[in-house]
Amino acid sequence: MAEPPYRRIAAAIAEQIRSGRLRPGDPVPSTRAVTREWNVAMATAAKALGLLRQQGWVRTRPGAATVVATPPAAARGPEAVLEVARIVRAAMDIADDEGMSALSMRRLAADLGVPPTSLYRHVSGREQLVLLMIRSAFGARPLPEPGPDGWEAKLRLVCRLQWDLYREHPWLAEHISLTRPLLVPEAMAQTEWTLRALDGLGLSPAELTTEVIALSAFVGGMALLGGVEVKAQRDTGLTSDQWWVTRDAELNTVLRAHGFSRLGELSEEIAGDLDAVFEHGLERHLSGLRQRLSGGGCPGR
Amino acid sequence: MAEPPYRRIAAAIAEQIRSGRLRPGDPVPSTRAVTREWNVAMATAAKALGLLRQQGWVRTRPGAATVVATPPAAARGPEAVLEVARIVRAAMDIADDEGMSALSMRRLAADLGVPPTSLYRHVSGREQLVLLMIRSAFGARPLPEPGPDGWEAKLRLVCRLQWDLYREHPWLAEHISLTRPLLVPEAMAQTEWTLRALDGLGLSPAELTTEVIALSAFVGGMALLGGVEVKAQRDTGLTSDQWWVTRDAELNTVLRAHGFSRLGELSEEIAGDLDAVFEHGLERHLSGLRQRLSGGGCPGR
DNA sequence: ACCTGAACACCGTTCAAGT
DNA sequence: ACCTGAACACCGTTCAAGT
Repeated sequence: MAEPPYRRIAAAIAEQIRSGRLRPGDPVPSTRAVTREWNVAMATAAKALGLLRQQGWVRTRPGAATVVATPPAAARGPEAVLEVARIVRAAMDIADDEGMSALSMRRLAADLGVPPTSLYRHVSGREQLVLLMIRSAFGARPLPEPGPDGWEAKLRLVCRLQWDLYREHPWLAEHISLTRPLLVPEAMAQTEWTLRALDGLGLSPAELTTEVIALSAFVGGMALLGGVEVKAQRDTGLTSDQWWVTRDAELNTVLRAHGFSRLGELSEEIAGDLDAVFEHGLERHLSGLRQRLSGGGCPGR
Repeated sequence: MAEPPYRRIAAAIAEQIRSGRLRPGDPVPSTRAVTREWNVAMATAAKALGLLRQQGWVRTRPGAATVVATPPAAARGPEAVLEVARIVRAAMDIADDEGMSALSMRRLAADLGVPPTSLYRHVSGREQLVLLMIRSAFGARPLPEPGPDGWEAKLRLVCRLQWDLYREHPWLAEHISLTRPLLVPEAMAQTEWTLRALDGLGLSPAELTTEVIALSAFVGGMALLGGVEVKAQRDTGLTSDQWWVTRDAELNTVLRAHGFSRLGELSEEIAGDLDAVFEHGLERHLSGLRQRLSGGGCPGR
């Protein structure tokens, strides 16, 4: 946890290379630049760059700036990168189809036709694997630049994209909470995009924070509800129609047993169509924000 | 899944007894009443009541109405009920303190000082145990009758109660999605209460459904976000202060590495105070609903 | 009748022994 | 140097053998 500063700096630069923000041949920050940018001593900066060279991320040429090494060296062999991508893809296939509980390291290895122990050469353990799955899910759908005009269209776009993502990967909503958000830069990138969408509207940092958190809580909560049905249907192994029929019968039993009369009057259609509820809730949030921006001359509070 | 009707009816009545809605000595529905209420044949009704007698829930007295048996018989010995309650309480203690992943049947048995296999005498398996934990959590905080005046006060009350519940049991939000909502009558009771709060406001079933789902998605989503921090702090084993310091350092590293300038400006205070965000989002939902009820004379949409 | 030890079929992960 | 078989310390759950 308490990583020394030089390691943190090296890791940050390595991440820039990995993510493609720094490409082979590009100059990496000089020791002087690092001292300025990270507010550290010269020795720390030198140590950080030394570590990067040692790890093969950068190449030092005498009398010239240190540059990013060519891919093979940087990636420790291209097939290694391919391997981990293959592993993550296979893991996501299992989780998407059969649920996260079906995803064991041994099962995954079997699917890939390798001994279980081989996985640990590419991935540090199950936890990191899940993290990579989450990153891959969020990374698969980059947001457009500059995106549609107006903050409303932008917010609608990013929320719907996340909603899609959650529906595509029913495990995502519950497992995002297993990781610290910091570890998922791909998800942070979406938050950053959202914040940019709200630039220049005169919201204070506190207001911005509140709005963004509340909105993402709504999207995540809807995804949580959506996950229940997917899993229930999968576990019972029934077709959607069969499932709704037996569900109906059970529902009536429970409602009668407890005297829940109001629940019985709920609209099954709407409850089954979470997409519609999602859209409605999204518009509710947007119109709330719109009002706030327009000075909020509405009745109540 | 496809339980025969007589079993469903018996289970429903047994549940009424277990929940206290039918008390010892109370008459249970006659076979005739059952045929009417459940719309089944006489034979089915008789079979259901026969099963209840066989299971010790009810006592038949010659020439008198069938009544609920006295507790010892109904509960299969009072210490049996106590046992399962003790098991569930011990399980919740583990999950609350150390997280759901620390809760294994073997660990739980060890805490209780019994062999692991003994647990299976009181609980059908881990899945049912978790279900009982969820039911117990929701059941522990009954809503007041008739509750405060006005739908807004009522909605505020039930949402805050659930928010409290989720904060008290960090595992609750993620695991509620593991179960089908039908299996948690205690949670349904809260939804029923919420629906009663919105009685007579002229909302259509579809509108009601949408409002209630969207609101509970928000509460659940907030809980999901809240769970991250609890777990992150627990896993690192740091005090809250230490955690925020190292978190800050890591945050800056990630933000710099990816160039997330907007995220850096977010208000840490607000992000750390989810309660405030919760209150704000709740009011946002309530004012949206208020507007809708008043005919919605506001700008936009 | 009630309880539970031993066993089964799984896990995630490590590490020394292989190539 | 790279790979992996065997092993370890766990799981949840079953069931026959005990009392």
